[in-house]
Amino acid sequence: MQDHASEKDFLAAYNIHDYEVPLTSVDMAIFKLREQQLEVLLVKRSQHPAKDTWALPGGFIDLKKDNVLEDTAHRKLVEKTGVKSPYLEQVATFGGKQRDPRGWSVTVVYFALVAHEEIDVDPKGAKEETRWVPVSEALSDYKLAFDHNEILRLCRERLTSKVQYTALPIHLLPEEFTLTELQKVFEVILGNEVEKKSFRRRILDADILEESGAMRTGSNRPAKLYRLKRGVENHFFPRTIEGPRS
Amino acid sequence: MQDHASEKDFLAAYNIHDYEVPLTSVDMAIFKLREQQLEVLLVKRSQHPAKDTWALPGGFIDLKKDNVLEDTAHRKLVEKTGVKSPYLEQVATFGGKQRDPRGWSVTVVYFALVAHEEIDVDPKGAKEETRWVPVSEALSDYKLAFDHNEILRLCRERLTSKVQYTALPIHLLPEEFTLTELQKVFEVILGNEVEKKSFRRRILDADILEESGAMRTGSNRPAKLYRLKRGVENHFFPRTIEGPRS
DNA sequence: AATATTAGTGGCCTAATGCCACTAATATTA
DNA sequence: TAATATTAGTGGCATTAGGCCACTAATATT
Repeated sequence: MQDHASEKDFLAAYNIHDYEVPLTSVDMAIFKLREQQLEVLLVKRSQHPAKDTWALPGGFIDLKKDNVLEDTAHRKLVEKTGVKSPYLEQVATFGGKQRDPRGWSVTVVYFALVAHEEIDVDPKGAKEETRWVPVSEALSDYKLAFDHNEILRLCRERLTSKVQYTALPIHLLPEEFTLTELQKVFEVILGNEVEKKSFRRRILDADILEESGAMRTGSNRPAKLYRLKRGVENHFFPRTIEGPRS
Repeated sequence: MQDHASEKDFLAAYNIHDYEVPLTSVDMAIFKLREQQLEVLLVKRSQHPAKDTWALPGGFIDLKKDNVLEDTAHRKLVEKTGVKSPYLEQVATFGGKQRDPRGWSVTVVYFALVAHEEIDVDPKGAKEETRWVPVSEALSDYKLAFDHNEILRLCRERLTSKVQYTALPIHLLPEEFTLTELQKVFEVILGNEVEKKSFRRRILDADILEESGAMRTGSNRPAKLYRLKRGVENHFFPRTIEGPRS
């Protein structure tokens, strides 16, 4: 390409295919909680490369439909789960010469938290075989496509790390939940027990929940139901959860 | 493209230019400290688009030279500053239809911390006009190219946020430094004063520094010089710095 | 020798959390 | 109907990292 006098001329003559560019995609770890286990959604690849192997859901940016990167992630998420208002967070971007046999590739990684109860078991966009797998199992027993094991490991790490000082796990529960239910979620992700009183104080003092008014009943004392206060997306605590002192 | 029997066939027939892909690049905020101010490196663009306007340094991935994304960032950093062992951290990835007039574009953003003393004022790779600008000034007085104001704002935010609970600012100092010097760096980035005793306890108890043996002398009591312990890249404190209680 | 200046410490206060035993409310069971 | 089991929820003291501030220490300068 030669020099151009104005930006207008430059853009008119510009053709992206004159340059070597990497292949850029979006991948995501979609987490949910089921029976006291953290599970992640895997997809069996129906196309080459890595055909027939399990992978994290993802795909290419649709240059027409997607206005910003997050749209791509959101689109994929809805395709796979049908969840309308997920928690979505960008984790990191992986890029390199070796990670995809097609050549230099870049993938922007998101993680999503969805409530088990809000998942559409057969969403519209479902074309490939999918499967929910406990995260530890996905990491130890599955040889995922490309560098997806590494990517998943980082997503899990980011999640556990943020659980130490934020109220993220709320997004793994349906709109209304009891404090004990929330505590259980923290315990599952952290992998250790949490002291009841400390936990309740921590959450309640943060002033991010409101009572829904209803109660959860069972074969014992009923529990208050809470929901996230309007406008509270996420909360950062001044200290990390400390766990048992022993 | 049609169906292929094997991955080998698939790859042989694969051509990235059959698809519409975004333009992918790397941009970075390189921070240093000078005269009690946090400064960022800006580059005057010598090429279209946005020719002659100030921007964060960055560029395209060199599919031949760069093996992974971080290589691109590292290459750019050395080109601009000549610093050999910077602190480099991926911040986020921006992507969208509108941010670059050439079309859908993605940029992976890094921030780097370098010691003022270790900067090569005229590094080999220097081709464009560059300038160190106080960050607040860059954000308020400069209309940077593309969405670089927004990017810089996020980098600054990430930096200040991490200073609350990590020992990051160490990387803005040369190898040996006094505790008071380090405290000053924290104060500059946080924008408020830090209590001396609390600060020293926090840093020293973290067990990440070792005495170099030497002292910094001046017209008053000499101060011990410290350096980062080998193998300590970064440290996370269990609590955030609290600042004045008033 | 006195003074100014910055380095570094002792010791008490505060706040968020850990810990654990207690009370409360419900369904179930005898 | 009363006792029991079970889970919800609280009271209150201990612990720990950090805030606060006054003190001592070591040097160059006056």
